[in-house]
Amino acid sequence: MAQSKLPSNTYSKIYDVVRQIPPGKVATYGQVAELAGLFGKPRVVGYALFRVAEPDDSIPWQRVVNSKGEVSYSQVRNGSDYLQRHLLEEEGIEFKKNGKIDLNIYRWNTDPTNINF
DNA sequence: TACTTGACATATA
DNA sequence: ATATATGCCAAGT
Repeated sequence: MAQSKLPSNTYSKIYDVVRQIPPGKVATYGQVAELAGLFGKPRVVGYALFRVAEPDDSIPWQRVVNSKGEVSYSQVRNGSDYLQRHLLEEEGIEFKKNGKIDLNIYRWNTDPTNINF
C-alpha cells in the first residue's frame, strides 16, 4: 500500500482552503490553519504551501500572507521577489508604503461572527 | 531513529 | 516597533 505518492490528508485540507480564497482577498496562515483544522499550527500551513507551490500552480498561495499583513517572500521561489506583490496588485490588492497590506480591508472574511463594516 | 530546519503566530521584555 | 522565547507539526538530512 503505497500512499507516499499522494499528499497527506492534512495537506489536502490546506490546499482546499487556499483554493477557496476569493480573488482580491488575502488570508493569513493562522486563518487558513484554522479553516484547515490546524488551529494553532500555522507552520504546517506554510510548509504545505511551500510544498504545493511547485507541483501545483492552481493554488493561489500568494493570497496567503502572515499575520503582519506582509507578503511572505520565499527566497527560493521563482526568484522574483516582486512577482508576489505584482500578482496581488493584479487581484486588486493595494500595498501600503511599508509594503504591507490593509488586512482590515483585504482580509478574507472567514469569521461570520465578525462584524463586517 | 534522532536532530535540525521551516513561506508562522502569539506573548513578553 | 524590534528582539527574544515558546508552541506546534511535517519534511529533510
